[in-house]
Amino acid sequence: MLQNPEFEQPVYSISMAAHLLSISVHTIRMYEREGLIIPHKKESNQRLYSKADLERIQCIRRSINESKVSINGIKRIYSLIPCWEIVKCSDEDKSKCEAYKGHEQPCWTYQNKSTKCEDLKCRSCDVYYKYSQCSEVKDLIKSISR
Amino acid sequence: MLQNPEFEQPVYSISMAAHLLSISVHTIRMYEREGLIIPHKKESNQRLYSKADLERIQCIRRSINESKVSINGIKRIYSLIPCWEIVKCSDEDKSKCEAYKGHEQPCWTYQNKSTKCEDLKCRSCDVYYKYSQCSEVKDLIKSISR
DNA sequence: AGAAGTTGATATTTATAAATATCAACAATT
DNA sequence: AATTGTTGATATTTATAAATATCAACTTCT
Repeated sequence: MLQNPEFEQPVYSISMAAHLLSISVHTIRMYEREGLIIPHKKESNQRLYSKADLERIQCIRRSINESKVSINGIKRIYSLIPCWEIVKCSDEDKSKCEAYKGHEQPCWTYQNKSTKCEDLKCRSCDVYYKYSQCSEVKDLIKSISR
Repeated sequence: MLQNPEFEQPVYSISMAAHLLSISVHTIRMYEREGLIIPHKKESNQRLYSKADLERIQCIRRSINESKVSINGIKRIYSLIPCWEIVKCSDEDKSKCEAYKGHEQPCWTYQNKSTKCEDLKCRSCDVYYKYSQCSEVKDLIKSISR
């Protein structure tokens, strides 16, 4: 699934990421707690961020600070990504999937037990990785229509 | 397009609507200014609201006050409604349509010049009327996939 | 082994979105 | 003709989301 090894490489500590983005460590962790981002973690449980992660965080930041979309609004927009088309869910998968039924949380914030997602790591799933910006969500909806 | 004549009949003045909803007149007009609702207007330019309008406003109110989605977030969610499928736009319509290209405003807030929407009144269009709640937007995206 | 950085959890601050208020001009109702 | 309600535009208030700060326990690095 990964596109560009260097871009995707988790290399920055949380403090370095915060420094590069000119925000506080706490803010980054808040976005994670809210389910907007999924950081890579070392065996010791410490977070690591890639350049792609930094871009995603900046996009979230612009949505909040410039476009005035609240965090809960961003969550709802992410929840509209047609993940079932991207991962090719069967009708049975759909019927068991809380993410498919809901419209408040991004699919990657659910446990996804007993669906085909249960063994996938969301961080490298196209649903999370490729369609993270608001404009891209609409492009995706366009592409699946008909 | 109208479903239930009584439900759709614009009968309440803005002050009556505000009273029935336990909110201020100003709040209703703010939602209109933001492009979330389209009231019926008398020849004298005064607004009139139907029961359907009241339900729509209550839904917006729940999104803001309970779900903590900001007004700009609601606008972006509305902008994701696949209107081009509902009104059956041609490729040419799409290429001329600002609403199709954008992702920040509901389609009914655009002028829609020189598209097939230009002569439609958005207030009675299915895009505006039927898919006004957040959960319904996701249902609609589901229905157009494949 | 000690310094610097990280973790999660909770509390506090601040920036601002949402709601309300005010106004003079105009419309509707009795 | 007078009262009540509406309009649009602007200003003010208030409720709270987003960001920051604090803490003690735990990692990492030299």
